[in-house]
Amino acid sequence: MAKVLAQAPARKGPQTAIRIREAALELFSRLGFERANMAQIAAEAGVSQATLHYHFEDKFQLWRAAMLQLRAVIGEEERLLEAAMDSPPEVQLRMAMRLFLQISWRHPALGRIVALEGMAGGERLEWLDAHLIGPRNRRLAELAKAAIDSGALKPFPAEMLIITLQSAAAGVINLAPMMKTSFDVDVSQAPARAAHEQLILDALLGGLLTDPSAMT
Amino acid sequence: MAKVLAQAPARKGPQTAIRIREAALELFSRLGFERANMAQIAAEAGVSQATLHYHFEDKFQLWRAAMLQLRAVIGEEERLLEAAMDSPPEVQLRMAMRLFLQISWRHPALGRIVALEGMAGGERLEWLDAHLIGPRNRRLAELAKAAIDSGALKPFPAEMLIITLQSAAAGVINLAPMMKTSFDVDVSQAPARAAHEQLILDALLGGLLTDPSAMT
DNA sequence: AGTATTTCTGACTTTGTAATCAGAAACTAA
DNA sequence: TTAGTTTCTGATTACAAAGTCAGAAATACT
Repeated sequence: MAKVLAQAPARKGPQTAIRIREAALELFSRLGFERANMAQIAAEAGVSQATLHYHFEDKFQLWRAAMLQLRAVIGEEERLLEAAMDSPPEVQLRMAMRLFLQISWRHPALGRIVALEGMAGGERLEWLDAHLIGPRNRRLAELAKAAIDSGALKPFPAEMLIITLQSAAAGVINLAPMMKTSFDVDVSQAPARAAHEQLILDALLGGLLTDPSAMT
Repeated sequence: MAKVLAQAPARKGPQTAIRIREAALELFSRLGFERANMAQIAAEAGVSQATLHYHFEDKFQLWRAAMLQLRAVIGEEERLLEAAMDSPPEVQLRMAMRLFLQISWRHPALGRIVALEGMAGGERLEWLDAHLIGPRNRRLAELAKAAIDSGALKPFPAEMLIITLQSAAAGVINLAPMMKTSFDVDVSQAPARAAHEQLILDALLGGLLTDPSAMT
Protein backbone atom coordinates (compact mmCIF):
# COMPACT_ATOMS: atom_id res chain seq x y z
CA MET A 1 0.00 0.00 0.00
CA ALA A 2 0.94 3.66 -0.19
CA LYS A 3 2.38 2.93 -3.57
CA VAL A 4 1.07 5.53 -5.97
CA LEU A 5 0.82 8.08 -3.22
CA ALA A 6 3.27 10.94 -2.97
CA GLN A 7 4.92 11.38 -6.32
CA ALA A 8 7.19 14.29 -5.45
CA PRO A 9 6.21 17.65 -6.94
CA ALA A 10 8.10 20.14 -9.04
CA ARG A 11 8.97 23.67 -10.08
CA LYS A 12 12.25 24.76 -8.61
CA GLY A 13 11.97 27.96 -10.62
CA PRO A 14 13.70 29.13 -13.79
CA GLN A 15 17.03 29.05 -11.95
CA THR A 16 17.21 25.28 -12.14
CA ALA A 17 19.28 25.04 -15.30
CA ILE A 18 21.64 27.69 -13.96
CA ARG A 19 22.12 25.90 -10.66
CA ILE A 20 22.80 22.69 -12.54
CA ARG A 21 25.41 24.38 -14.74
CA GLU A 22 27.16 25.83 -11.72
CA ALA A 23 27.16 22.55 -9.84
CA ALA A 24 28.46 20.83 -12.95
CA LEU A 25 31.31 23.30 -13.39
CA GLU A 26 32.28 22.87 -9.77
CA LEU A 27 32.36 19.10 -9.95
CA PHE A 28 33.81 18.75 -13.42
CA SER A 29 36.68 21.05 -12.53
CA ARG A 30 37.34 19.39 -9.20
CA LEU A 31 37.08 15.78 -10.34
CA GLY A 32 37.31 15.76 -14.12
CA PHE A 33 34.73 14.53 -16.61
CA GLU A 34 34.69 10.84 -15.74
CA ARG A 35 35.02 10.99 -11.98
CA ALA A 36 32.29 13.59 -11.63
CA ASN A 37 29.05 11.69 -11.90
CA MET A 38 25.53 12.76 -12.66
CA ALA A 39 24.22 11.74 -9.25
CA GLN A 40 26.69 14.03 -7.48
CA ILE A 41 25.89 16.93 -9.77
CA ALA A 42 22.18 16.40 -9.25
CA ALA A 43 22.63 16.31 -5.48
CA GLU A 44 24.79 19.43 -5.52
CA ALA A 45 22.17 21.24 -7.59
CA GLY A 46 19.36 19.96 -5.38
CA VAL A 47 17.44 18.19 -8.14
CA SER A 48 16.93 14.63 -9.21
CA GLN A 49 19.21 12.95 -11.68
CA ALA A 50 16.44 12.75 -14.24
CA THR A 51 16.14 16.52 -14.16
CA LEU A 52 19.68 16.78 -15.45
CA HIS A 53 18.60 14.84 -18.51
CA TYR A 54 15.54 17.00 -18.91
CA HIS A 55 17.63 20.17 -19.21
CA PHE A 56 20.69 18.68 -20.92
CA GLU A 57 20.63 15.83 -23.35
CA ASP A 58 23.59 13.92 -22.01
CA LYS A 59 26.68 14.27 -19.86
CA PHE A 60 28.83 15.74 -22.62
CA GLN A 61 26.33 18.45 -23.40
CA LEU A 62 26.06 19.31 -19.73
CA TRP A 63 29.84 19.55 -19.66
CA ARG A 64 29.82 21.96 -22.59
CA ALA A 65 27.14 24.09 -20.95
CA ALA A 66 29.25 24.20 -17.81
CA MET A 67 32.36 25.19 -19.78
CA LEU A 68 30.55 28.01 -21.56
CA GLN A 69 30.35 29.77 -18.21
CA LEU A 70 34.11 30.23 -18.46
CA ARG A 71 33.85 32.23 -21.66
CA ALA A 72 33.30 35.42 -19.70
CA VAL A 73 36.63 34.83 -17.98
CA ILE A 74 38.54 34.53 -21.24
CA GLY A 75 36.63 37.49 -22.64
CA GLU A 76 37.65 39.67 -19.72
CA GLU A 77 41.28 38.72 -20.21
CA GLU A 78 41.05 39.60 -23.89
CA ARG A 79 39.57 43.00 -23.14
CA LEU A 80 42.26 43.89 -20.62
CA LEU A 81 44.94 42.92 -23.11
CA GLU A 82 43.58 45.13 -25.84
CA ALA A 83 44.29 48.13 -23.65
CA ALA A 84 48.02 47.47 -24.08
CA MET A 85 47.86 46.85 -27.80
CA ASP A 86 50.20 49.71 -28.67
CA SER A 87 53.00 48.79 -26.27
CA PRO A 88 56.12 46.99 -27.50
CA PRO A 89 55.65 43.24 -27.84
CA GLU A 90 57.72 42.23 -24.81
CA VAL A 91 55.65 44.54 -22.60
CA GLN A 92 52.46 43.10 -24.02
CA LEU A 93 53.85 39.61 -23.50
CA ARG A 94 54.67 40.31 -19.90
CA MET A 95 51.20 41.67 -19.33
CA ALA A 96 49.62 38.72 -21.08
CA MET A 97 51.61 36.31 -18.94
CA ARG A 98 50.69 38.13 -15.77
CA LEU A 99 47.02 38.13 -16.75
CA PHE A 100 47.23 34.47 -17.58
CA LEU A 101 48.60 33.68 -14.15
CA GLN A 102 46.19 35.95 -12.31
CA ILE A 103 43.18 34.52 -14.07
CA SER A 104 44.38 31.01 -13.39
CA TRP A 105 44.40 31.90 -9.73
CA ARG A 106 41.07 33.64 -9.74
CA HIS A 107 39.36 30.86 -11.67
CA PRO A 108 41.10 27.63 -10.77
CA ALA A 109 38.43 25.69 -12.63
CA LEU A 110 39.82 26.88 -15.96
CA GLY A 111 43.36 25.74 -15.29
CA ARG A 112 42.25 22.44 -13.83
CA ILE A 113 40.05 21.63 -16.77
CA VAL A 114 42.65 22.58 -19.33
CA ALA A 115 45.23 20.42 -17.56
CA LEU A 116 42.82 17.53 -17.18
CA GLU A 117 41.59 17.54 -20.75
CA GLY A 118 44.88 18.69 -22.23
CA MET A 119 46.45 15.51 -20.94
CA ALA A 120 43.72 13.23 -22.16
CA GLY A 121 43.18 14.58 -25.64
CA GLY A 122 39.98 13.69 -27.48
CA GLU A 123 36.78 15.47 -28.37
CA ARG A 124 36.54 17.50 -25.19
CA LEU A 125 39.98 18.97 -25.76
CA GLU A 126 39.04 19.81 -29.32
CA TRP A 127 35.92 21.57 -28.12
CA LEU A 128 37.94 23.52 -25.55
CA ASP A 129 40.44 24.57 -28.18
CA ALA A 130 37.74 25.72 -30.55
CA HIS A 131 35.57 27.52 -27.99
CA LEU A 132 37.79 28.54 -25.12
CA ILE A 133 41.55 28.33 -25.12
CA GLY A 134 42.73 28.07 -28.73
CA PRO A 135 42.65 31.79 -29.58
CA ARG A 136 44.32 32.68 -26.32
CA ASN A 137 47.11 30.18 -26.86
CA ARG A 138 47.75 31.40 -30.37
CA ARG A 139 47.66 35.07 -29.36
CA LEU A 140 50.30 34.40 -26.72
CA ALA A 141 52.50 32.58 -29.20
CA GLU A 142 52.23 35.50 -31.62
CA LEU A 143 53.29 37.93 -28.90
CA ALA A 144 56.28 35.76 -28.03
CA LYS A 145 57.29 35.56 -31.68
CA ALA A 146 57.01 39.34 -32.06
CA ALA A 147 59.13 39.89 -28.95
CA ILE A 148 61.77 37.54 -30.33
CA ASP A 149 61.71 39.23 -33.73
CA SER A 150 62.18 42.61 -32.09
CA GLY A 151 65.31 41.28 -30.41
CA ALA A 152 63.96 41.71 -26.88
CA LEU A 153 63.93 37.98 -26.19
CA LYS A 154 66.43 35.25 -26.90
CA PRO A 155 65.25 33.08 -29.78
CA PHE A 156 63.31 29.96 -28.73
CA PRO A 157 60.27 28.07 -30.01
CA ALA A 158 57.37 30.29 -29.02
CA GLU A 159 54.99 27.40 -28.32
CA MET A 160 57.33 26.22 -25.59
CA LEU A 161 56.61 29.37 -23.64
CA ILE A 162 52.88 28.65 -23.83
CA ILE A 163 53.27 25.15 -22.60
CA THR A 164 55.56 26.27 -19.80
CA LEU A 165 53.19 29.03 -18.77
CA GLN A 166 50.15 26.81 -18.97
CA SER A 167 51.95 24.09 -17.05
CA ALA A 168 53.09 26.50 -14.38
CA ALA A 169 49.70 28.14 -13.99
CA ALA A 170 47.84 24.86 -13.88
CA GLY A 171 50.52 23.04 -11.93
CA VAL A 172 50.58 25.31 -8.94
CA ILE A 173 46.85 24.86 -8.52
CA ASN A 174 46.59 21.26 -9.56
CA LEU A 175 49.57 19.85 -7.76
CA ALA A 176 48.49 21.36 -4.47
CA PRO A 177 47.68 17.86 -3.16
CA MET A 178 51.22 16.74 -3.97
CA MET A 179 52.76 19.75 -2.22
CA LYS A 180 50.58 19.11 0.80
CA THR A 181 51.66 15.48 0.87
CA SER A 182 55.36 16.05 0.20
CA PHE A 183 55.92 19.26 2.15
CA ASP A 184 52.79 19.70 4.24
CA VAL A 185 52.52 23.14 2.66
CA ASP A 186 49.32 24.64 1.33
CA VAL A 187 50.13 26.35 -1.96
CA SER A 188 46.54 27.24 -2.75
CA GLN A 189 46.40 30.40 -0.67
CA ALA A 190 47.13 34.03 -1.42
CA PRO A 191 50.74 34.26 -0.16
CA ALA A 192 51.75 31.31 -2.31
CA ARG A 193 49.91 32.89 -5.21
CA ALA A 194 52.04 36.02 -5.01
CA ALA A 195 55.28 34.10 -4.61
CA HIS A 196 54.49 31.89 -7.54
CA GLU A 197 53.53 34.74 -9.83
CA GLN A 198 56.74 36.53 -9.01
CA LEU A 199 58.81 33.39 -9.49
CA ILE A 200 57.34 32.66 -12.89
CA LEU A 201 57.55 36.20 -14.18
CA ASP A 202 61.00 36.80 -12.72
CA ALA A 203 62.26 33.48 -13.91
CA LEU A 204 60.79 33.38 -17.38
CA LEU A 205 61.48 37.04 -18.07
CA GLY A 206 64.22 38.10 -15.75
CA GLY A 207 66.38 35.31 -14.52
CA LEU A 208 66.59 33.81 -11.11
CA LEU A 209 70.29 34.18 -10.49
CA THR A 210 71.49 37.26 -8.65
CA ASP A 211 74.54 37.07 -10.89
CA PRO A 212 73.60 35.53 -14.24
CA SER A 213 77.21 35.45 -15.43
CA ALA A 214 78.27 33.27 -12.49
CA MET A 215 76.93 30.03 -13.97
CA THR A 216 77.19 30.24 -17.74
CA MET B 1 26.28 -29.19 -27.11
CA ALA B 2 30.01 -28.47 -27.24
CA LYS B 3 29.64 -26.96 -23.83
CA VAL B 4 32.28 -28.44 -21.56
CA LEU B 5 34.64 -29.02 -24.46
CA ALA B 6 37.75 -26.92 -24.97
CA GLN B 7 38.61 -25.22 -21.72
CA ALA B 8 41.62 -23.22 -22.83
CA PRO B 9 44.99 -24.40 -21.52
CA ALA B 10 47.69 -22.61 -19.62
CA ARG B 11 51.33 -21.96 -18.75
CA LYS B 12 52.56 -18.80 -20.35
CA GLY B 13 55.81 -19.19 -18.45
CA PRO B 14 57.23 -17.39 -15.43
CA GLN B 15 57.28 -14.15 -17.43
CA THR B 16 53.56 -13.70 -17.11
CA ALA B 17 53.58 -11.49 -14.04
CA ILE B 18 56.30 -9.36 -15.58
CA ARG B 19 54.40 -8.91 -18.82
CA ILE B 20 51.32 -7.94 -16.83
CA ARG B 21 53.28 -5.36 -14.82
CA GLU B 22 54.69 -3.84 -17.98
CA ALA B 23 51.34 -3.70 -19.72
CA ALA B 24 49.85 -2.17 -16.59
CA LEU B 25 52.50 0.54 -16.38
CA GLU B 26 51.98 1.38 -20.03
CA LEU B 27 48.23 1.71 -19.68
CA PHE B 28 48.14 3.32 -16.25
CA SER B 29 50.55 6.00 -17.38
CA ARG B 30 48.79 6.63 -20.66
CA LEU B 31 45.24 6.64 -19.34
CA GLY B 32 45.39 7.04 -15.58
CA PHE B 33 44.12 4.65 -12.95
CA GLU B 34 40.41 4.77 -13.64
CA ARG B 35 40.40 4.95 -17.43
CA ALA B 36 42.82 2.05 -17.75
CA ASN B 37 40.72 -1.06 -17.25
CA MET B 38 41.62 -4.60 -16.38
CA ALA B 39 40.36 -5.97 -19.70
CA GLN B 40 42.72 -3.71 -21.66
CA ILE B 41 45.67 -4.60 -19.48
CA ALA B 42 44.88 -8.29 -19.81
CA ALA B 43 44.63 -7.99 -23.58
CA GLU B 44 47.87 -6.04 -23.78
CA ALA B 45 49.62 -8.68 -21.69
CA GLY B 46 48.06 -11.49 -23.69
CA VAL B 47 46.31 -13.18 -20.79
CA SER B 48 42.77 -13.42 -19.52
CA GLN B 49 41.36 -10.94 -17.10
CA ALA B 50 41.13 -13.57 -14.39
CA THR B 51 44.88 -14.11 -14.62
CA LEU B 52 45.40 -10.55 -13.51
CA HIS B 53 43.56 -11.37 -10.33
CA TYR B 54 45.52 -14.56 -9.89
CA HIS B 55 48.83 -12.67 -9.83
CA PHE B 56 47.61 -9.44 -8.20
CA GLU B 57 44.90 -9.24 -5.64
CA ASP B 58 43.11 -6.21 -7.00
CA LYS B 59 43.54 -3.26 -9.31
CA PHE B 60 45.23 -1.07 -6.72
CA GLN B 61 47.83 -3.70 -5.95
CA LEU B 62 48.50 -4.17 -9.64
CA TRP B 63 48.97 -0.43 -9.89
CA ARG B 64 51.50 -0.47 -7.06
CA ALA B 65 53.37 -3.35 -8.67
CA ALA B 66 53.48 -1.37 -11.91
CA MET B 67 54.74 1.73 -10.11
CA LEU B 68 57.53 -0.17 -8.40
CA GLN B 69 59.12 -0.64 -11.80
CA LEU B 70 59.84 3.09 -11.74
CA ARG B 71 61.94 2.83 -8.60
CA ALA B 72 65.00 1.99 -10.67
CA VAL B 73 64.57 5.26 -12.53
CA ILE B 74 64.53 7.33 -9.35
CA GLY B 75 67.41 5.30 -7.98
CA GLU B 76 69.53 6.02 -11.04
CA GLU B 77 68.83 9.74 -10.69
CA GLU B 78 69.85 9.62 -7.05
CA ARG B 79 73.13 7.87 -7.85
CA LEU B 80 74.07 10.38 -10.53
CA LEU B 81 73.39 13.24 -8.14
CA GLU B 82 75.62 11.85 -5.44
CA ALA B 83 78.57 12.25 -7.78
CA ALA B 84 78.20 16.02 -7.51
CA MET B 85 77.72 16.09 -3.75
CA ASP B 86 80.77 18.25 -3.12
CA SER B 87 79.92 20.99 -5.64
CA PRO B 88 78.39 24.28 -4.49
CA PRO B 89 74.62 24.07 -3.97
CA GLU B 90 73.63 26.07 -7.05
CA VAL B 91 75.69 23.75 -9.25
CA GLN B 92 74.09 20.73 -7.61
CA LEU B 93 70.69 22.33 -8.05
CA ARG B 94 71.28 22.95 -11.72
CA MET B 95 72.39 19.37 -12.17
CA ALA B 96 69.41 18.06 -10.22
CA MET B 97 67.05 20.11 -12.35
CA ARG B 98 68.67 18.93 -15.55
CA LEU B 99 68.47 15.31 -14.40
CA PHE B 100 64.86 15.82 -13.41
CA LEU B 101 64.01 17.08 -16.89
CA GLN B 102 66.03 14.44 -18.70
CA ILE B 103 64.49 11.62 -16.72
CA SER B 104 61.04 13.03 -17.32
CA TRP B 105 61.75 12.83 -21.01
CA ARG B 106 63.27 9.39 -20.92
CA HIS B 107 60.49 7.96 -18.78
CA PRO B 108 57.33 9.89 -19.63
CA ALA B 109 55.32 7.44 -17.55
CA LEU B 110 56.73 8.88 -14.35
CA GLY B 111 55.80 12.46 -15.13
CA ARG B 112 52.38 11.52 -16.41
CA ILE B 113 51.56 9.50 -13.33
CA VAL B 114 52.79 12.14 -10.93
CA ALA B 115 50.72 14.77 -12.72
CA LEU B 116 47.66 12.55 -12.87
CA GLU B 117 47.76 11.47 -9.24
CA GLY B 118 49.19 14.73 -7.97
CA MET B 119 46.06 16.47 -9.19
CA ALA B 120 43.68 13.95 -7.73
CA GLY B 121 45.14 13.45 -4.30
CA GLY B 122 44.12 10.40 -2.29
CA GLU B 123 45.74 7.15 -1.34
CA ARG B 124 47.60 6.62 -4.58
CA LEU B 125 49.32 9.99 -4.22
CA GLU B 126 50.25 9.14 -0.67
CA TRP B 127 51.75 5.87 -1.80
CA LEU B 128 53.71 7.64 -4.54
CA ASP B 129 55.04 10.18 -2.10
CA ALA B 130 56.12 7.51 0.36
CA HIS B 131 57.66 5.13 -2.17
CA LEU B 132 58.69 7.14 -5.19
CA ILE B 133 58.71 10.91 -5.35
CA GLY B 134 58.70 12.25 -1.79
CA PRO B 135 62.43 11.97 -1.09
CA ARG B 136 63.31 13.42 -4.48
CA ASN B 137 61.02 16.40 -3.96
CA ARG B 138 62.45 17.12 -0.54
CA ARG B 139 66.03 16.73 -1.70
CA LEU B 140 65.43 19.29 -4.44
CA ALA B 141 63.87 21.72 -2.00
CA GLU B 142 66.88 21.37 0.30
CA LEU B 143 69.22 22.14 -2.57
CA ALA B 144 67.24 25.23 -3.48
CA LYS B 145 67.27 26.42 0.11
CA ALA B 146 71.02 25.91 0.34
CA ALA B 147 71.57 27.84 -2.87
CA ILE B 148 69.46 30.68 -1.55
CA ASP B 149 71.29 30.68 1.77
CA SER B 150 74.63 30.83 -0.01
CA GLY B 151 73.44 33.96 -1.81
CA ALA B 152 73.60 32.44 -5.27
CA LEU B 153 69.84 32.62 -5.80
CA LYS B 154 67.31 35.32 -5.10
CA PRO B 155 65.20 34.43 -2.08
CA PHE B 156 61.95 32.64 -2.89
CA PRO B 157 59.91 29.80 -1.36
CA ALA B 158 61.89 26.72 -2.31
CA GLU B 159 58.82 24.51 -2.75
CA MET B 160 57.68 26.80 -5.54
CA LEU B 161 60.67 25.78 -7.58
CA ILE B 162 59.73 22.11 -7.19
CA ILE B 163 56.20 22.69 -8.29
CA THR B 164 57.33 24.75 -11.24
CA LEU B 165 59.89 22.18 -12.29
CA GLN B 166 57.48 19.30 -11.84
CA SER B 167 54.80 21.19 -13.73
CA ALA B 168 57.14 22.06 -16.55
CA ALA B 169 58.53 18.55 -16.85
CA ALA B 170 55.14 16.92 -16.72
CA GLY B 171 53.43 19.62 -18.72
CA VAL B 172 55.54 19.40 -21.81
CA ILE B 173 54.82 15.68 -22.02
CA ASN B 174 51.26 15.71 -20.81
CA LEU B 175 49.98 18.70 -22.68
CA ALA B 176 51.26 17.38 -25.99
CA PRO B 177 47.65 16.75 -27.10
CA MET B 178 46.81 20.39 -26.42
CA MET B 179 49.82 21.65 -28.35
CA LYS B 180 48.90 19.39 -31.22
CA THR B 181 45.34 20.70 -31.20
CA SER B 182 46.18 24.38 -30.74
CA PHE B 183 49.32 24.63 -32.86
CA ASP B 184 49.47 21.39 -34.82
CA VAL B 185 52.95 20.96 -33.37
CA ASP B 186 54.30 17.73 -31.95
CA VAL B 187 56.22 18.56 -28.77
CA SER B 188 56.90 14.96 -27.86
CA GLN B 189 59.95 14.50 -30.08
CA ALA B 190 63.65 15.01 -29.54
CA PRO B 191 64.07 18.53 -30.97
CA ALA B 192 61.31 19.86 -28.76
CA ARG B 193 62.88 18.04 -25.84
CA ALA B 194 66.14 19.94 -26.27
CA ALA B 195 64.43 23.29 -26.74
CA HIS B 196 62.30 22.78 -23.68
CA GLU B 197 65.18 21.73 -21.47
CA GLN B 198 67.15 24.76 -22.51
CA LEU B 199 64.18 27.07 -22.01
CA ILE B 200 63.49 25.80 -18.52
CA LEU B 201 67.10 25.83 -17.39
CA ASP B 202 67.86 29.16 -19.04
CA ALA B 203 64.68 30.70 -17.78
CA LEU B 204 64.65 29.40 -14.25
CA LEU B 205 68.37 29.85 -13.77
CA GLY B 206 69.48 32.40 -16.26
CA GLY B 207 66.77 34.70 -17.48
CA LEU B 208 65.15 34.87 -20.83
CA LEU B 209 65.72 38.54 -21.63
CA THR B 210 68.77 39.48 -23.65
CA ASP B 211 68.91 42.62 -21.54
CA PRO B 212 67.53 41.89 -18.06
CA SER B 213 67.68 45.52 -16.99
CA ALA B 214 65.44 46.62 -19.85
CA MET B 215 62.22 45.51 -18.20
CA THR B 216 62.62 45.81 -14.46
C1' DA C 1 -13.76 25.90 -14.36
C1' DG C 2 -11.18 22.73 -17.53
C1' DT C 3 -7.38 21.79 -20.81
C1' DA C 4 -2.63 22.03 -22.36
C1' DT C 5 2.22 22.76 -21.43
C1' DT C 6 6.27 22.85 -18.75
C1' DT C 7 9.02 21.13 -15.17
C1' DC C 8 10.31 17.57 -12.44
C1' DT C 9 10.66 12.77 -10.37
C1' DG C 10 10.93 7.60 -8.98
C1' DA C 11 11.56 3.48 -11.01
C1' DC C 12 13.59 1.16 -14.51
C1' DT C 13 16.87 -0.44 -18.20
C1' DT C 14 21.38 -0.79 -20.12
C1' DT C 15 26.17 -0.81 -20.10
C1' DG C 16 30.82 -1.07 -18.51
C1' DT C 17 33.93 -2.90 -15.26
C1' DA C 18 36.12 -5.09 -11.06
C1' DA C 19 36.11 -9.18 -8.72
C1' DT C 20 34.96 -14.30 -7.80
C1' DC C 21 35.05 -19.15 -8.60
C1' DA C 22 34.98 -23.90 -10.15
C1' DG C 23 37.58 -26.38 -12.85
C1' DA C 24 40.87 -27.39 -16.96
C1' DA C 25 45.60 -27.82 -18.44
C1' DA C 26 50.41 -28.00 -17.48
C1' DC C 27 53.97 -29.10 -14.51
C1' DT C 28 56.32 -31.58 -10.36
C1' DA C 29 57.43 -35.24 -7.41
C1' DA C 30 56.58 -39.83 -5.56
C1' DT D 1 51.51 -43.86 -13.47
C1' DT D 2 49.38 -41.17 -10.12
C1' DA D 3 48.64 -37.67 -6.76
C1' DG D 4 49.42 -32.99 -5.77
C1' DT D 5 50.55 -28.14 -7.00
C1' DT D 6 50.73 -24.16 -9.89
C1' DT D 7 49.04 -21.45 -13.53
C1' DC D 8 45.44 -20.04 -16.17
C1' DT D 9 40.56 -19.50 -18.05
C1' DG D 10 35.37 -18.98 -19.22
C1' DA D 11 31.42 -18.04 -16.97
C1' DT D 12 29.29 -15.61 -13.61
C1' DT D 13 28.34 -12.22 -10.00
C1' DA D 14 28.15 -7.59 -8.01
C1' DC D 15 28.00 -3.00 -8.55
C1' DA D 16 28.20 1.68 -10.17
C1' DA D 17 26.89 4.95 -13.43
C1' DA D 18 24.45 6.94 -17.66
C1' DG D 19 20.38 7.28 -19.77
C1' DT D 20 14.96 6.37 -20.54
C1' DC D 21 10.17 6.83 -19.56
C1' DA D 22 5.47 7.14 -17.81
C1' DG D 23 3.32 9.99 -15.07
C1' DA D 24 2.74 13.57 -11.08
C1' DA D 25 2.64 18.37 -9.85
C1' DA D 26 2.82 23.12 -10.93
C1' DT D 27 1.87 26.70 -14.11
C1' DA D 28 -0.27 28.97 -18.31
C1' DC D 29 -4.05 29.39 -21.38
C1' DT D 30 -9.04 29.27 -22.89
